[in-house]
Amino acid sequence: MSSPRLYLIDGSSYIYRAYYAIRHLSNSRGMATNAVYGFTSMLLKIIRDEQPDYLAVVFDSRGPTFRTEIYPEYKANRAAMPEDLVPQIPLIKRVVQGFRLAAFEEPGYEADDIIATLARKASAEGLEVTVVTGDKDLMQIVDERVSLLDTMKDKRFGPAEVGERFGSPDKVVEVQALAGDSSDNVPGVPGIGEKTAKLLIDQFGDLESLLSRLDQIRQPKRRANLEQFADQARLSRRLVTLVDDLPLELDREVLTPGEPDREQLTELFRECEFQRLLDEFSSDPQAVAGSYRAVLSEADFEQLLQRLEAAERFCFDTETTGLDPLRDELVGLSFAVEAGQAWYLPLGHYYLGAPPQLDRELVLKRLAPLFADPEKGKIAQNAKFDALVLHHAGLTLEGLVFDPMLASYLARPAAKSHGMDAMAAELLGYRPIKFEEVCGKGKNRISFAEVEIERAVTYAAEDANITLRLAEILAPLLEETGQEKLFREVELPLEQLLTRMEITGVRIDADFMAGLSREFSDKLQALESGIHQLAGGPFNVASPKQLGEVLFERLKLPKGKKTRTGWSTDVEVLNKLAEDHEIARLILDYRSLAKLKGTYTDALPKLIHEESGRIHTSFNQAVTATGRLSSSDPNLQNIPIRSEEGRRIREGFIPEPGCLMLSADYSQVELRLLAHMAEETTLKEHFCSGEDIHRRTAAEVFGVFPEMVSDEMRRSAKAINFGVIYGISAFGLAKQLGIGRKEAQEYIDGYFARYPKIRAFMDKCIAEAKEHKYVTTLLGRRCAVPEIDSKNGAIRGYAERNAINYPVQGSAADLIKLAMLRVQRRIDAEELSSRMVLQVHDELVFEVPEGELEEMRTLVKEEMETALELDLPLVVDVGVGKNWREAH
DNA sequence: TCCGATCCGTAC
DNA sequence: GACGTACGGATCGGAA
Repeated sequence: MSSPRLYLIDGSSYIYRAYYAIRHLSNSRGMATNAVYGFTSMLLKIIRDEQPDYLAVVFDSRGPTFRTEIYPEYKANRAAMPEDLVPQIPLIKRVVQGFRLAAFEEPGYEADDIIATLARKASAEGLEVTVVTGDKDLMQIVDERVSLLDTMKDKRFGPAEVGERFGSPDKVVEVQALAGDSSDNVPGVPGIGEKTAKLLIDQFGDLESLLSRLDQIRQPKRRANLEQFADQARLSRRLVTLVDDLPLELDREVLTPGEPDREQLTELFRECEFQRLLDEFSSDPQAVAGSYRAVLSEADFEQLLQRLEAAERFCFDTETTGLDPLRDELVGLSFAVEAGQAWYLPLGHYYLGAPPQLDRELVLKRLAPLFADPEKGKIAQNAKFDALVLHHAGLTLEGLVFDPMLASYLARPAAKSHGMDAMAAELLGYRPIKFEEVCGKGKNRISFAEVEIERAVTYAAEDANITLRLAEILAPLLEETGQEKLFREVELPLEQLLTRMEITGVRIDADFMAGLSREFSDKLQALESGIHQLAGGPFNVASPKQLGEVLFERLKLPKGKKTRTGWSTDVEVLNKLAEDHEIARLILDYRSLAKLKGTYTDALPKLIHEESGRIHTSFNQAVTATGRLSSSDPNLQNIPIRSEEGRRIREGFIPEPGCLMLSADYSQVELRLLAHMAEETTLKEHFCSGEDIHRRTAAEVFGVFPEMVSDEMRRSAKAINFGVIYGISAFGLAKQLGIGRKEAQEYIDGYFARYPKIRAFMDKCIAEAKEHKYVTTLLGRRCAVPEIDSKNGAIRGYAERNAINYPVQGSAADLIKLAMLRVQRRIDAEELSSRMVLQVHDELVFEVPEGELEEMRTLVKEEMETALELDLPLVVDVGVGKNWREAH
């Protein structure tokens, strides 16, 4: 039988190795976790691969050691521990604790001394010792029973391997005494490296013998050095010699790995958001799960109603036949009042052998007053979806008090997803049943209505339960991050307003769109045949690949920039080619018309709702990095306006008969916010005076009177003004303006000379990002900038530009959200029937009955302009017309 | 047949 | 590589 095996892990050495091996890893709050993760993985690998009988992790102690006492320069060349590693050390110690492993640390000594002591004792007791380290200093303790293991290089060092390098393990210190160790700042003897040292020790046996027989050294220079630095060599020997007689017990019970403390590990891994590790070591998945029951009988339903009526608030979730809440049908509802208990109320399951379900109309009628009661708090994940489903089922949702998705969006801006599954994994360490596991995927996908009720309960009731638990975890996070007010006063009410807007939708003139499509179609055909003719044969113009082949191979036109897979055919390249080549001009026209037709005039009419006759976009409130909304299905925030052809599409956005479209947009909102936030007096004054801001900027940058500013100068100034908001570079500006980089740099320098506070503001933003890994907006919203410390210059540059852009763009998002709420409140208070239909970042669009026009004009302008009080005026331009184009 | 990657282009 | 934020259509190639 082989001897029991003891593994001694050089914790300190592995912490550094883990830190550098895994460069980027942090949790959603921006806390660095790379070393923790790397260390844990390494630890688990050793435990699994080696299955030690005994194990200990050994750490360096903080503060001075006896070595620094005898030689203050010892390790003095070491750089300080990286800033983001420092806070990971206590976490790593918690990992060791959590796995119930022995840990050693000894004031005044290094990990190596402890290892040497333990190894010697263990070896004496007949244990087989493996020292897990990447450090060669430990080679001196190798013997027949003690070896080193470098898991990262997967290399083991026994007496043979050490002998090869140093002669034998007991010669290691002799060699190092002469050669020194640059990484520990051990001096050794000048002019003698490891090779020479080994030769000398081979010859003389040890340091003292060598020093006593220096006359036998032939090389005068070497002899002189050895004479002169003899004491330094002796000192070096003391420094590298490990202490192996510390007063430590070798207690086999302590060294036996225990059962992991799952609770402690769960807490730790949750904090670090290590999903894989959580899955493996979380304390008890059952603790998250709960008892779920189906509501199938009258009695069950009455009981549920009683609980809901008695509760101050409840959590609910809807199940439907699909993801289109205004078209798909309600299949069931789940509820949770307290964590760990949930009900599923099936209403529309439809499969062979389905049990009778409660009468849908009756049930909904009983539930309606609860959902509509603003005093009865409701919690729901992505509540807008459920509110729309309820609306479609004839119910109104009021009294929304919490939405984990929105809370997470604010409190954990760095999180990859604010979806329920991801949050459950990261915040609860729990993996809920996936929708796919219930309904299948691909062609096997069935509707939720076809899912057996028994199975549906486990999925649906779980969702309500998890949502409630997430709310409990996220609510304090909102407080901690100072965003509770933003959540309660802005995001949550906004979600209800967005629900209203989505329900309202916007009217589209389908015939008009069809007419445009026809017109575009004809032009496209003509363009296509022209292009084919010039190309000398047919090909798919819409295929960048084929187009590239035609332009650059068949026609041998000059190539521009590259894409990852070939030569670019984008608008910039084509514009250049268009100077000399008709085909490029045709392609440009083709491209823009194909875009308009495919993306807008063909696509939009298809999305008209059968009943309302309108388009109901989806406003997403938790996707952007800055707090802006986004719009999808369809995206109504990128309807063309810049080109004449494109603008015509807006003529198809029309009001109901008797109404007009009213559009109100903030003028220069981001630049104004920048001036305010940077407290840039000059820029603020320019806005206060009400003059043309780009003209004024041009006057400043080019040093002329405003009336002397040429169109060219104004155009440049405009580009700079925009560039500043985006974190400009000379390269970018040069490209934008088609000028030299040097000239662009001069413009930028001129700009910052005239507006010095802007520069200071940018620096402040980057500093804030570096300190917190996020930046903040006027309302205290946090925007994550996780890669601000990246070692990769390009990535870091990107993060720095974000750090500048986010506060400005995010504050603009804050502002218009406030404005939306204020305007809607006024509309409601004045009992107007005007309806807010669209938000496009700095613009609000309303459908206004003719009789309310004048009131709305002033109301909207007033509320928008006073939504925030800044050091400079906010200006809103209001337009009205019989379609969106005219209103603009 | 579906899905994802790629390229391109629309908005603010 | 190089000026921020989104969404989506068409193509294309690989997987089911």
